[in-house]
Amino acid sequence: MLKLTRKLEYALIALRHMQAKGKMLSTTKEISDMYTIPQELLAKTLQQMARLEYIDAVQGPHGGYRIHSTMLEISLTKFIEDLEGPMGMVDCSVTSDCIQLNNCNIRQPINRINDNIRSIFSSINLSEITH
Amino acid sequence: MLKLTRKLEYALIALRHMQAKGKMLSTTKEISDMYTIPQELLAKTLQQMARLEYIDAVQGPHGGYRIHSTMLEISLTKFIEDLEGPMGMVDCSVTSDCIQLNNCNIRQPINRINDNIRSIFSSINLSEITH
DNA sequence: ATTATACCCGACTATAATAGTCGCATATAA
DNA sequence: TTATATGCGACTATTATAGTCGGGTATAAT
Repeated sequence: MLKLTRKLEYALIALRHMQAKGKMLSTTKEISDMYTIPQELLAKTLQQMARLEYIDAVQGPHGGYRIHSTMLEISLTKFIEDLEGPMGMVDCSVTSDCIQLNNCNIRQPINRINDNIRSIFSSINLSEITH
Repeated sequence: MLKLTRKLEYALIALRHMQAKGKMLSTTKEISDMYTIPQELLAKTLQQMARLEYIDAVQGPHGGYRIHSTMLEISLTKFIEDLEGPMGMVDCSVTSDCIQLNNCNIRQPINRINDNIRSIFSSINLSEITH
């Protein structure tokens, strides 16, 4: 309940690490060693972030990743949903193939809470985590 | 990410149903039929809520459950944690056997967000969902 | 050119959490 | 004494997350 996935944890740790290094490059190995993260898993996450243009990738020896400067102003909501897909406290706020729906008696109150949380996450900037 | 478990969903649906019925009794079957919830699963959840004294149980034929009046003022945080155990965005806010800990560079910012969410959930009253 | 390093990518397996089932027991009204 | 309802623990199934593996491509340095 309410827990970040490891992927998100690793992504945030990596971003913060890169943030601290400015324009310098960081390799997957460097980060996975430093924070004891399974290298292959971190690699996939970094690749995904590169595809999403949160970070820039430089290939070849002496290559690595660096944080993409303009990503700092992105909201936590967008970041989480970019990496993990839509979030919502209940599925009906995401899809709508629930057998309940009309019968459901908690949809409205839950959706109100959901909106509350979303607005918190939306007001938090990724840079507030990466510093 | 950020999703209620079915158990919590079922619990809230049941509570709201009982709330609407005031002092009248509701049976597991009645609720599971009405909202298409697996009966045995709902039964376990209702039993748990009875143990926790969110609801009163009346055994025997014509028995059932009714909402325990004083539970209305309980916070969503307490309710969720009573049913599902401690919540926290990261494990280190709950246990502390993380291989990182000292090395971890996102603990503080994440814990700040965590506190934010907790305080939202704490300010929401169970009665706001059950009406 | 060749080699070593580092990113790229999809498919696979393992693990853990959640969801759901089953069998049997107890309470009690009719 | 029977039917109905809760009480409870152990079991299985399903799904989501976590992690692994075996390939590939780009490129700097020798």
